[in-house]
Amino acid sequence: MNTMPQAKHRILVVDDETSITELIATSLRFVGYEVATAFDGRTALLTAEEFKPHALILDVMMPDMDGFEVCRQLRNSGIDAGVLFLTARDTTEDKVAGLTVGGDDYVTKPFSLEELVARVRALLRRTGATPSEIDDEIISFADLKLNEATHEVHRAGELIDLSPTEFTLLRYLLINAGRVVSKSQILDHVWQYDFRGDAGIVETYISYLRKKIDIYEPALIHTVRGVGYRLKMPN
Amino acid sequence: MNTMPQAKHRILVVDDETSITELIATSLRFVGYEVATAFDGRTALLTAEEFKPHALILDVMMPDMDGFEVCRQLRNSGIDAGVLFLTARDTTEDKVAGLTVGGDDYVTKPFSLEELVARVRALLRRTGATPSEIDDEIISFADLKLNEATHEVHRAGELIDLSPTEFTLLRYLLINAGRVVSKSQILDHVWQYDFRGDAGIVETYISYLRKKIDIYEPALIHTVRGVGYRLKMPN
DNA sequence: CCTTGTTCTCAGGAAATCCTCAGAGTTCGG
DNA sequence: CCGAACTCTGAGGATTTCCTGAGAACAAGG
Repeated sequence: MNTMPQAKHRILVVDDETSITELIATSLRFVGYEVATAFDGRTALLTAEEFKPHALILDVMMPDMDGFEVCRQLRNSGIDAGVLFLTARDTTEDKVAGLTVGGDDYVTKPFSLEELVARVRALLRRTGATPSEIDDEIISFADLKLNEATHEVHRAGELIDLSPTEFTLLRYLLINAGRVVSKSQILDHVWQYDFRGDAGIVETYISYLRKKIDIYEPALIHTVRGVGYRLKMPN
Repeated sequence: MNTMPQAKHRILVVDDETSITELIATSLRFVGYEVATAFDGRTALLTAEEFKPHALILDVMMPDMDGFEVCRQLRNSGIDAGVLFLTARDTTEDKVAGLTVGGDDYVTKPFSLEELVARVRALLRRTGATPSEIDDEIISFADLKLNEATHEVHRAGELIDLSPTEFTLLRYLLINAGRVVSKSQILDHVWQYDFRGDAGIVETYISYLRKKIDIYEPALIHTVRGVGYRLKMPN
């Protein structure tokens, strides 16, 4: 992985479904964070006490205490880490409204890992917990620029309009620029974790992307037959 | 073998077909790993307890407990080794979903030993269990370079386009650079273990390779009549 | 409710790859 | 110098993989 030497931020993941905490935890560890997990509000508070996380990922729907309540108690204890809430798709708007005021954010389940990781990075950036300011919000490769903050993509100076999935896919390719990524890797990172289709859809989206960003010369998206895809400059 | 002094990593291989575990185990031992085997989930967990493997190879289809369950229980026991899953070609997509997120990976049966070993190496690299960081993802010999991450091959600075089989064959020759490898060895390592053709195909692929990499001077692929092939520099 | 954009499935066709086969070339022992 | 065994390589058909367009399903916003 080329995920640049990331500052060792500590993140506490709280959800009552262990399959979710596991998924998130391994994914975050993989990109270089230090992770602890908890499965309910009470243990979350206890763990936070000594783990001293820089950010939390909190499910809002938990048996003993909802995520907001956990958050409130945390803040009372003087812990002011940024929080990323996990909400069900049908959570009423007014519940999440007002969340983003303090730099906090929320992601609806089911989510894609790329999306989640990107949000965590953004959160750490906003809450000022990021020491190395080198990693800013623009990822670029050749004459291709992707801005995470504005969600804009430029190629050769031209603004390019991408759908959400196209954007996430491109970001994943950019993060792994040069390296070959397989279709299942792409599926696992870019698509929502509950997606139950075959990897053929990746081909379709690669095709969409090419029609938007590789109409310019030179083509940057290359297929490696039998293996996957990769971003690369011609020689 | 010249396979550079490989760190003595421990690998646990789990499959209910002993012919498979045997095949994999001998192959891994040959390249320098320490291997233990188990034929079902329960014994796998027990063995892992004291063998403390750096990586596991787990069949997903086993009588008592599927590979995912074994993996889950392992993680619960605090053992966080990387896992390489073995799946049948027709394993439903949703079963394999999510495997590649945590650095874990999977290969479909039937596989070629070269492919499997390459994946194990990559897995150990990713999960950070590799002490000597010197071994990166490039294997080279003379002016020939093969990059596993980008799947690129260069000779004399020129990029060379290889098909998957050609790539795997060249990698096998490179790993055994200097030493003679027989056609049946090549067949056993590079082709899928269920391949039922004769060794003549190796000649065909050697021919393909020569036309791509030995159009440069000096020729590196040498035939050792009656024995096999060997990569070598002229004297 | 309608429009628009997005997501996803599917299937035909194109292209790369795989493998077999056979004839030509090469080496070696006698 | 001959024949047998071994090797090389080209041709071509079978198979696999990939690309892309068309359209159904779905969601969001007016």
